[in-house]
Amino acid sequence: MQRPFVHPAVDDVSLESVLYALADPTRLEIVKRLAGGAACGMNCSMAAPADLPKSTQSHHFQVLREAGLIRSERRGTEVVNSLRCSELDKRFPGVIASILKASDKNKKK
Amino acid sequence: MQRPFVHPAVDDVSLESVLYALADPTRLEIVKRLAGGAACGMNCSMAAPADLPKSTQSHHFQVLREAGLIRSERRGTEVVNSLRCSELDKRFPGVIASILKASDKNKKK
DNA sequence: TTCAATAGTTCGATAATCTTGAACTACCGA
DNA sequence: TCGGTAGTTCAAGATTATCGAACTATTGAA
Repeated sequence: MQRPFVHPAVDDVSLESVLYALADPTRLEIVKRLAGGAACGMNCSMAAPADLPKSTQSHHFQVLREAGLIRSERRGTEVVNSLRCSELDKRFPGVIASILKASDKNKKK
Repeated sequence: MQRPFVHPAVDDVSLESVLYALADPTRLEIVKRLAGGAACGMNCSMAAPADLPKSTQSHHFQVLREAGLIRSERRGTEVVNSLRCSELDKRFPGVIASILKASDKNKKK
């Protein structure tokens, strides 16, 4: 048996850690994909930019998990990740939603 | 004459850079204070945590400026900083407002 | 005009953090 | 039990942050 994932309680999630997690282009992209579709594993074509090394992906998912943004569950050999949308929206109303909406028009720079 | 400040056009501001700038506790605090009161200089008691070294403060204001969050203007010997609220809200509707609101209930960690 | 004080910037070195290849663990199916 | 797949951990090199010290600009007074 593998070590289980640790998820912070929603009340222990800090705004800074959420913003920090979302400030990285790769992690923002992951969150956008998770928000669009259903939960999916790390290697799922929808989850993360494909050309990124596994260890880097693993690290980014860990940051997202520890920031309280995603929930990870083992399903056999893979890990299924899902966005903790509704919990987060209760704690920080509108924050995730407005960021996700804004991330669409974020073409320049 | 001192080198003038460079501010990005609002359309060149990226969501990542905004989130990155706000992910730091010191910078979030600065933005909160600027949002609360009027524009003020770096050494203004309202602007930044007082115990922080000048060079570090200067760095944080630079990050905020380059991220497009604040506008800085020289007034004689001091620099007056102000939040680019309305511009940013046009580009990323609700993002700054919801973050500022959320930052109040952000007690735990 | 000269001088001291104030406000902030720049530089450089140390400290902390991120990225990634390599090795490893866990689980599934044949 | 063996091979393949999915993901984690470790360690080292590359980035980035922090902060003291030296510097620049501006103001106000003598």
